Amino acid sequence: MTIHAEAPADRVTPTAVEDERVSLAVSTVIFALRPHPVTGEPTIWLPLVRRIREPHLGRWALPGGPLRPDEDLAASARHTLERTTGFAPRYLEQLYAFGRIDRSPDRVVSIVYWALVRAEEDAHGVVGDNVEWFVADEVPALAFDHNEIIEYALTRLRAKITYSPIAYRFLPEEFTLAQLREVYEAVLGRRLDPANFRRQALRHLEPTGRCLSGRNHRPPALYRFPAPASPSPLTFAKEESR
Amino acid sequence: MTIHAEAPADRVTPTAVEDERVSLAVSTVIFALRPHPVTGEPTIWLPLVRRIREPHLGRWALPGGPLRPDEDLAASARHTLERTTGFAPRYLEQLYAFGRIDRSPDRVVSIVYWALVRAEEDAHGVVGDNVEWFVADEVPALAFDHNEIIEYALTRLRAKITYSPIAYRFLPEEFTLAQLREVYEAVLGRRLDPANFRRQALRHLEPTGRCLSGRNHRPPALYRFPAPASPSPLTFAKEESR
DNA sequence: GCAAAAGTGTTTCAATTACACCCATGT
DNA sequence: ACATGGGTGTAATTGAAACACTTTTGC
Repeated sequence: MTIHAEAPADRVTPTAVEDERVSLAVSTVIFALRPHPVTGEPTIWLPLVRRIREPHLGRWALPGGPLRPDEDLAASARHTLERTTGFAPRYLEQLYAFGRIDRSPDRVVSIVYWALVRAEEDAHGVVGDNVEWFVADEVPALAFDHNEIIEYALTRLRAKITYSPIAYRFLPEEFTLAQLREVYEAVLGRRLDPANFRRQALRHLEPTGRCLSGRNHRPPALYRFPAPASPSPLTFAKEESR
Repeated sequence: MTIHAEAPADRVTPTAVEDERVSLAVSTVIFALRPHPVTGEPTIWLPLVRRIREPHLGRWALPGGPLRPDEDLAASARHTLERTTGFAPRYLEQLYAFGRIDRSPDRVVSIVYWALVRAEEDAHGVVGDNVEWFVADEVPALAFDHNEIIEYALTRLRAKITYSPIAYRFLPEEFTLAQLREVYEAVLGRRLDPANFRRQALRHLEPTGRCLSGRNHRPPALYRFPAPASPSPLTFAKEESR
């Protein structure tokens, strides 16, 4: 109990569930970009795990688990990420704490993080029997309120990408402007003007000097996102750094 | 335990603090606008409560308390708000879940809300021996990480007011444009051009027809913020409605 | 040469900013 | 009358959007 200064008698002794404590879990919505199975266009994917116990046994759910007493919140999210994708997050931020009383038979508050990872091929290797990747807006009916949570995470991703340079975290170290634009188009769900996009994007990128040849058109230049000079120029949204 | 699908043996049995559970508290940063004690200009204030037990006995802290198993997160925040200011919140939103391992001697995760209330005179009445209002950027050294939390809440308030119409929640039902502008000036900490502010603000306001006389200049018109037609046009940030 | 995408230039439009100016009221 | 803020008008600036056009590669 942290900050309880006043405790009127009528609030100390609740109805019935007296000795029952509230338990705390940490889950993570992990986003990656991969080609859509039918259209082939870059699409948002996420990994889900199959529940191996009640409640909701057998249904798909967000990866996560109970918070260990010796573990920070973000560290917990990082671990589920490692378990599920085998990668360290390229971006990790707290999403929201979900605590509705009726979201689970027992009383569980879930602190949910969202993460961006690269869609390397290796990621496939980690997928076991109980982990499977889904296209983000084609997920089945999930356990608990996890559909809601994913909806909200997508909202946040789409909002954040418009004002914060996180798109490059889906991509390899060096990338073309077309690749970066495809990330934006996949997330926002609409086409962007290549000319205008280029001008805006270049304000935040630095050229590597190299370029990508081999396709049947003019070879595009490769860029990288410069590491920020100060530890965090504007810690606006409490991003968890590595 | 909600969504634990995989539990490798090395993670089930932690180091030492095995049976120790993590406990959960809900705290609220409550903002109101009042004249600054020396300059008299509108300023952000917030109420703090004095701790009546260890740890940090005697220090000021955010109002809050342990989460009851039969209570939703926002409901818990609403109660501390009622206890502390005697008012229902005019605005309530989840801020962040703070869970650093070292933030308290025992392991506590605090889910923090932030709220806006009107600075009615009545609010003074509720202030007991253990509750006191402080100017937001003149708070003393607080218990736990509560100084940090308040800093972050202020950041969020200042950011949010620039893109979301929450300023009017500091004000009575009907208000003048000058009052509304003073809210923005107090929160943002800089003067705004009255002419330009008016044009922008009018896009979201509706006139009441009445105006405010009695001052030694042209009487300003009174406006109100129209109730949104749909339940929530853009539930962008999971605002908790009443 | 042709297709396809990279990359440049230009025009239009909307929103913000700065600031000059008039209006209505109490003293 | 005049001080004080309420309220209107307007020109300058900025950035986003639309789109025509040139460049460079593979075939």
